[in-house]
Amino acid sequence: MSSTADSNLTLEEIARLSGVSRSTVSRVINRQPNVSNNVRLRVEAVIQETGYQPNLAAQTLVSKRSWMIGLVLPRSVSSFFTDPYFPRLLQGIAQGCNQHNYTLGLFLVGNKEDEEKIMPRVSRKGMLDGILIQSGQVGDQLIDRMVNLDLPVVVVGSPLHADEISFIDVDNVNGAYNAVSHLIRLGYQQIATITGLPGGAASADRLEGYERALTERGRNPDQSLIVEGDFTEVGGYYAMQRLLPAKPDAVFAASDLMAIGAMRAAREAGLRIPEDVAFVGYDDVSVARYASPQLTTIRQPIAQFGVNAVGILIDLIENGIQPVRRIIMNTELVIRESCGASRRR
Amino acid sequence: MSSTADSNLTLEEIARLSGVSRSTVSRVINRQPNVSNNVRLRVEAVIQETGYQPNLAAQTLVSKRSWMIGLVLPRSVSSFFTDPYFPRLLQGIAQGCNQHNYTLGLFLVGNKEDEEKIMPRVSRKGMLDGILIQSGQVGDQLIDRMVNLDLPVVVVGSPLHADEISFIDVDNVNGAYNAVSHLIRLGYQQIATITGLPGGAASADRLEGYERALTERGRNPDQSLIVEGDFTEVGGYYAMQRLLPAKPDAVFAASDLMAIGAMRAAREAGLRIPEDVAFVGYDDVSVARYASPQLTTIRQPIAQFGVNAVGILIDLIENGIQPVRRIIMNTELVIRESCGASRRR
DNA sequence: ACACGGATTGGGAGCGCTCCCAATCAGCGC
DNA sequence: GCGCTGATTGGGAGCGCTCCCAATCCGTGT
Repeated sequence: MSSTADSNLTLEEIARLSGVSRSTVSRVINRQPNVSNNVRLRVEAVIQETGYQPNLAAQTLVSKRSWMIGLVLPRSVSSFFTDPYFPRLLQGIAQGCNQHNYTLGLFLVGNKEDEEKIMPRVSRKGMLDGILIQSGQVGDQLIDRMVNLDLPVVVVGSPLHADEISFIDVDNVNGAYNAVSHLIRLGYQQIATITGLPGGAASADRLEGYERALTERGRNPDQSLIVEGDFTEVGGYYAMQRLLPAKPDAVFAASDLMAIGAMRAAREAGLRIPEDVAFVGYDDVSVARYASPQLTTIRQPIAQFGVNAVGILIDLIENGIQPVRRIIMNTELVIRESCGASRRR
Repeated sequence: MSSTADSNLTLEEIARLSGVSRSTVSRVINRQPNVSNNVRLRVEAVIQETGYQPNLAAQTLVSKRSWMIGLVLPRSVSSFFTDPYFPRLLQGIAQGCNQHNYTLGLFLVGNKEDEEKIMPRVSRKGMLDGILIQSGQVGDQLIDRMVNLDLPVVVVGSPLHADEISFIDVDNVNGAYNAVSHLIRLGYQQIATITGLPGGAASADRLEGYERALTERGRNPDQSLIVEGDFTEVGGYYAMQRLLPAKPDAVFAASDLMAIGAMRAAREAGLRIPEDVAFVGYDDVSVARYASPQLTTIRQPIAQFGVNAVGILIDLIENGIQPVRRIIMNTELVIRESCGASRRR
């Protein structure tokens, strides 16, 4: 019958109401041992009745723990507004926070000034217990600045710089490798790729996977079959137009959105999919399943990725300094229509 | 030359270093008057040198202000993962927070258990100064629970229930009215609509705008021309399939994503756009411009919407109790290709 | 009945800050 | 030169909690 969180309850007040001392109430709340059973029950009843919750600021002040972690999205993560990847990631991270009873602070860096406003806020004592930072582009100094903050940090996606940082990533090289290998197995000869925004770890890794799959089969990656995209639908569209003269019979795009844009360009050029040109995407965002033809793609466990990122960070926070953690999650090839597998089998 | 935020600086320490008292340093930091100029400069120099920042928890404990606001996304906001609206909104909100030097806490409610975990976290004393909550579906009790928390609350989107709540919304009725009026002016006769997820304020308002535009011109909204969607691309696709038998010559979809899905269905049915059937969407998310044909739509100032929402909330926080604030922002008709305006003119 | 040990309990100190009030200072007019 | 005023400055108290240590309690063995 918790009456709606009454005015100014304090530990002392609860102690008075249950006829014990401040210390004892504190012990009950923090589930410490050495409290006799009937005292514990009495105090818990009062807490229940009053709807008392300890003041967070007071707890943080003395314990030096805020039970809050920050998610930093650097300015160079420009695809935040277009890529369905981020909402999913956010979901996973929020879920992880809920599981562990932490609060999530969101630090979205829009421009250089934001960066200067956010840094002091993030580093403020009594604010955060740890930081999750999304890996950005080469040249973005933000990760390095965050790492020097003497707070636990986990990078989401491969860090491009320092080696001493914990991170979690999906196996981009292997994912791309599997996508391209699949196309090779299906007999395609002119396999092109549309890369992600250059300068990002994911882009580089997926390109590497593409190249490795080809060279391992004794093929030489042909530069005219490699064009730059930017992870967006439009980027994929224009990239495909540039690719058309090279007459690829299959395209591996480093994101689903780009694959969809590329398919649009191909269709406009009068090509049939997958008969004239096959496509494989990357991410398995929801539109992949509803594209026409349905998009063959590499599924990333994005939400789980977020949950795990939080898990690692909290482990770092609660169990102190330990070896740098590096977690690589696996991907999965999802075969649908756009690669032409059903026809070629 | 701020050496990287040294170990355990406190007010007292800064006072010692600059040869004044704790109180004086506090005055300098909080820009209070009655500090002589040279003392102020001396203290500021020390702060600069040491990179001192006041402990947030300590400030919060005594001042009862955390400079943090929470954004709550109720469980019933299921389109969070598919609708590009949310990243933009988040951007605006984050920007507003940066402007005012507030921190943004994100509370993403995934399921019923999340709700129970989040409520106590949000209501915790010493945690938040105010709450921004996204309007959800009819029957979602979360807004009411938040409002009873004796924290300032601003609802983003119309609240479906109580009248005593401040909110900010875009003028959905008028936006839809303008979209449909535009189609009427172009001479279309069978104007259909695909609604948003039923039970949401935005869905209801846009439907109202549709109906009002028709009735004002003496037309009777025909129930067979009104089908339910769910704000998603796929939802629009299926809705259009159900609409096809009624042979609409124009369709107003309550979101761009649904419009795009609906166009896909129309194309698959062999219809030309806009010759056989015209489309108008809602939102003006980035894909609208890149759809083919380019989508005529109602532009919502989403990011600005977020900025304003934060502005109102902080005004409420800092300037105490004042009349309930109700802000309605205007929309703008963006004419592109899918409505056939250029052909019909 | 009494000493003894461990289990419980209470209260003081202190986390780092703001606020209040009293103390000190400077500048002015006479 | 002295009192007066207003501008500066310093220090105590206290925000609500945790942690530590000392005090008290209880059950046991003898």
